[in-house]
Amino acid sequence: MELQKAYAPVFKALGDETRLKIIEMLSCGELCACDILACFEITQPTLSYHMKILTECGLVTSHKEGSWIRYGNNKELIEEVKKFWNTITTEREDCICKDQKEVNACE
Amino acid sequence: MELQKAYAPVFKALGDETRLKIIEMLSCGELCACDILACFEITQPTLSYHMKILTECGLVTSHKEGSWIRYGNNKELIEEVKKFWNTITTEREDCICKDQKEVNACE
DNA sequence: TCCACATATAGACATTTATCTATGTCATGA
DNA sequence: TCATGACATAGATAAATGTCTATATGTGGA
Repeated sequence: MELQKAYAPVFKALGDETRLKIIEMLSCGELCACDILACFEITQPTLSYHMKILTECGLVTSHKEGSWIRYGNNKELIEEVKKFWNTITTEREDCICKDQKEVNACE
Repeated sequence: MELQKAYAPVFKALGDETRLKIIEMLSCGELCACDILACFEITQPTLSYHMKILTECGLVTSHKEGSWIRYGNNKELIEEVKKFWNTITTEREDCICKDQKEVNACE
């Protein structure tokens, strides 16, 4: 399972100002790369690199539409991130810290 | 303002499995470094490095208590992260994408 | 068929990250 | 006062990151 291991790449993808802005832009609906590019002062390959990171971690989906590629947010994962953040920031009986306190057998 | 710029370092700090686990452990209450260290297979200086990243981005607080340092989660920032995530993943009238669509004057 | 456009890939490069070992600092207790 | 324990800092290093330029790929239209 190891939820932390699964979500670390998602948070890592979000750890960049440009990518946070892209997620915000896509909240209003799908956009193609050229629409997104127009909002930043980066080159097209650099944007392509950022889109790859966002799609590979699952936060953003893409599908071809003619010669354009439409990007959109993955609302399921966005919701899961919310739940995960709630989970790890709330005191729980099965928190990994309990292992350590009792039998020193964490991780 | 530039909220994305302000929050990027917070998400970057969370983009690491070890640090996600530390946040989870601290959800149950304050711990000193040695308690945390016992849960991981890393050296003490490596943990110190991770704690520095977590405290510098504001997610974790620390205060001395004798020769120990007690670390705890910053619940205000944790709540703000939640709100920020909600904000950027919800369609809004003042989304940065609107600028682009109308006057191509975004950031 | 050929050109223009949208996007991806390759390669280079400077910077940052995560980890270690060795050592420093500071508080506590004998 | 001196040793010990808790934590931080310094320095080294391999790997990852973010950016660029140059080039490739694929689609649509004249």
